[in-house]
Amino acid sequence: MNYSFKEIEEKWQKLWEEGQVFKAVFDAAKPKYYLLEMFPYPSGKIHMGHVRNYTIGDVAARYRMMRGFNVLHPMGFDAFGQPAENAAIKNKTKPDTWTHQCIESMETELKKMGFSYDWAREVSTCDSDYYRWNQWIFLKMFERGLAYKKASNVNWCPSCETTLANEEVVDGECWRCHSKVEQKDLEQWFLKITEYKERLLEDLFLLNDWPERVRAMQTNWIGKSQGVEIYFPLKDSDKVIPVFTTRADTIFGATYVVLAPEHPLVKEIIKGNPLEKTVLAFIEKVAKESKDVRTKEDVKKEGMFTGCSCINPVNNEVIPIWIADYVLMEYGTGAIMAVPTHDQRDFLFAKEHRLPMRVVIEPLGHRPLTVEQLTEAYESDGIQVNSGLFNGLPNQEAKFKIAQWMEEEKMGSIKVHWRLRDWLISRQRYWGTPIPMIYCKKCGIVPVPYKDLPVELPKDAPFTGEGGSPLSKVSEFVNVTCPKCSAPARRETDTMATFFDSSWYFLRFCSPKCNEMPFDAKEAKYWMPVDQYIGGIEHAILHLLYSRFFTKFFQDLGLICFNEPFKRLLTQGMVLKDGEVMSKSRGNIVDPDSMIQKYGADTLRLFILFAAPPETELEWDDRGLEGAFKFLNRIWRIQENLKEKADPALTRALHKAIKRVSEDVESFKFNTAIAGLMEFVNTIYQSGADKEIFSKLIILAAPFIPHFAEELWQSMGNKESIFKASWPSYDPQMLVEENVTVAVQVNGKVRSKLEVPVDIGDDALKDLVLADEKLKPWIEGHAIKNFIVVPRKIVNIVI
RNA sequence: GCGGGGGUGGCGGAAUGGCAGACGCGCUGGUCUCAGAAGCCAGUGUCGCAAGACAUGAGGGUUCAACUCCCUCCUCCCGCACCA
Repeated sequence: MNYSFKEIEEKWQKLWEEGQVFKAVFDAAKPKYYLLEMFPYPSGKIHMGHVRNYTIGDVAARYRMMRGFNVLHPMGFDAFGQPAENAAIKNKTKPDTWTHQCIESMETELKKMGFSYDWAREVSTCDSDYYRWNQWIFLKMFERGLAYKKASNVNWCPSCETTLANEEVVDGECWRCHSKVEQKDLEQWFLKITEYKERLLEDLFLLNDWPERVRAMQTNWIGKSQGVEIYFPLKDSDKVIPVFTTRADTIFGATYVVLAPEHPLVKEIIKGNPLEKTVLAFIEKVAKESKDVRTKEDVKKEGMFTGCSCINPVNNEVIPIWIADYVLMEYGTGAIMAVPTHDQRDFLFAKEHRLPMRVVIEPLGHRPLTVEQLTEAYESDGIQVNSGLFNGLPNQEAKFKIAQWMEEEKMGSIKVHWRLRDWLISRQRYWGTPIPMIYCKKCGIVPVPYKDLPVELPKDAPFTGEGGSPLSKVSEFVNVTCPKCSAPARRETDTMATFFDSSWYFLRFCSPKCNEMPFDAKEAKYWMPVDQYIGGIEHAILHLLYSRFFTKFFQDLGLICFNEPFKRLLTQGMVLKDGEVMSKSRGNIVDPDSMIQKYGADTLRLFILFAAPPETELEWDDRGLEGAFKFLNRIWRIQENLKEKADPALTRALHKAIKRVSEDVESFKFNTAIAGLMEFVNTIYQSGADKEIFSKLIILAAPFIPHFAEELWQSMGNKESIFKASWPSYDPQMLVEENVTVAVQVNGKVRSKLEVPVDIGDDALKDLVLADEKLKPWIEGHAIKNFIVVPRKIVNIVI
């Protein structure tokens, strides 16, 4: 007979809720533990990824609870965003209605998994109680010059009909819908994340408990590179072309300069020159090419001579100025010095267009190196040649010396270049936080006064699916009076990117009902930072970088006194089916709800925790799920046959299990923790357990299979929840065995095993080993060269 | 190209430099049963009747002893990238 999971799970979910077992209450006297999983977008249904993420978190939360911590384990919904608008257009409902329905059904599903959330702290970012603080934060940023409006060339998704942040463009495609991203010139709101670039980079070193991968990705994204900005004076003009390079050591080999076609200087310098028309035609042609085409590796690089020249400041050589499609305006200064001998791109381009070359670095083992010998650019280290004062120096040393020299001689200046750009947050969409700004003909851009917050999102905007923000069609929303001069004015109709919402929700959870501020400083001081954050790798840059930025901003406002929001980060692996990510389009989705129906939430949890370590990918396996179910029934049967007094030998096994499970749970090795539980169950299964041993067993199992454990706990006569019980500790004395098995090796190969007292002396052990019949054939007639004893483990005889 | 992480039975996966393959799935045999399912017991890396030999991507090295440390290489996954 299988245990009746359905009944048990429903019963405990109800009792936990009624008893407020997981309510988190501020208590400065108690050590806190803030466990957070990335909150979901309310799509309406949870998927296996959610189940895995939240189960991992739930185990850690329940374990800490039993360890006596005051645990904060909240849940909420990242509820603004485009799917709600799409659904609204399709189903002719309101985004608001659709979203709230989804939240409700998702809550129900999450509750069926038995997660230990403090539901009283639930927040939804689409509630004005929440998003008014987005507006508050935005205004604070505006006051400090960190939110600003700027006209620029921005990413535009034609299908989502909105602008996108750089972080939201992946391989030239919209991260959400995979449409090709276009470029548009628009005036948009930006957040000055670049103001924090140094701190965002430096503080990554503090995050020792983050996965190396995530730190590396953020480092890459911020993209700090040291170099020199070199000034190339134009011939016959007092203008200069600034060029950024990280390879100052190659400057003597710069034989031409290339500008990006859209570089503002180009039109200036070609004015009136015979090539003007052809150059303009080329610029126009390149302008039509997408960045994607221009930067494709296998496409031939196009370019042409501008008819103008400039001077290489280090040797006063007159060198030609070209323009080419592979030079991008976005990077550096939009101009490069070309060193064909030591840069492969320049090499190919120079060959193609028959441009001059000069070797300035020679490999140690191949000197001299001539241009004729080169079949490709020499990009490795070597010794400087043809480099004036710097001849004979190793190039790495020369790199610094040349940079310094150029700075002294005012030929350039040492500069740091950053890849990180400011964060574009305007979205031409409806379902988001209104940007609290007003445009007045007389006063210009006027922030909405704090007392007028929130700027409520009108619930009944017209939804046609046609382009343009629906908000601009709601005249009561758009038409306002200027807060400064009371003249008629217009509201901003763009909304904020939803990543704004999720950049500080972890702080809101500390005091979700706070009315005066985004969060209560005292509560935040107690609960924050998040001790353990868990979520998918897809947020390695976006959400995690933005949240770090916001945290530093709050620190600058004096609202908090820490600089990083998430102390530890765990990125859980994906759930696969047949080696592929579960997805609707592949049709390989396993619905969590149907698995709960069939086996119960505890079995689902157990399987998902046991099948792989949390960080690695997990291959879904129906039979594995059944195995987990079998294990639960096995424990159930032990309980049905409890004895008065169990074999005393089992106590040692119990203490070993306590040690193993505790250590493994502590370090998030849930798969081996469960393996340890299974081993223990196998040990006690035959001879039977008594009450003492069995209660310890179910306490150890409780974080993984909470309903099951709680039911058995209660059936043994306990009145309080098992999660109020304290986690057992082990007695190191109990782990010491009387006898141990020592493997005996001859020349590193196991030839025998001996059961010996644990505290046997080396000499006594040696005597025993030499008397062992099994070893005779191996050692007889050989001289023993060495006799190595590793106490309690191994003996190795070297002959 | 740069950065991060992998490669261990039929499968998921274990192993502070110390008995490779824990635990689970699957499989084989047995037991129970009128029969089946469930349960229970035993076995299960490869080759070999056995003794034993060989096995952690490949090849070297260090060591009494290497999945683990060092070197060379192959390969897979992820991120970034004509980044100047």
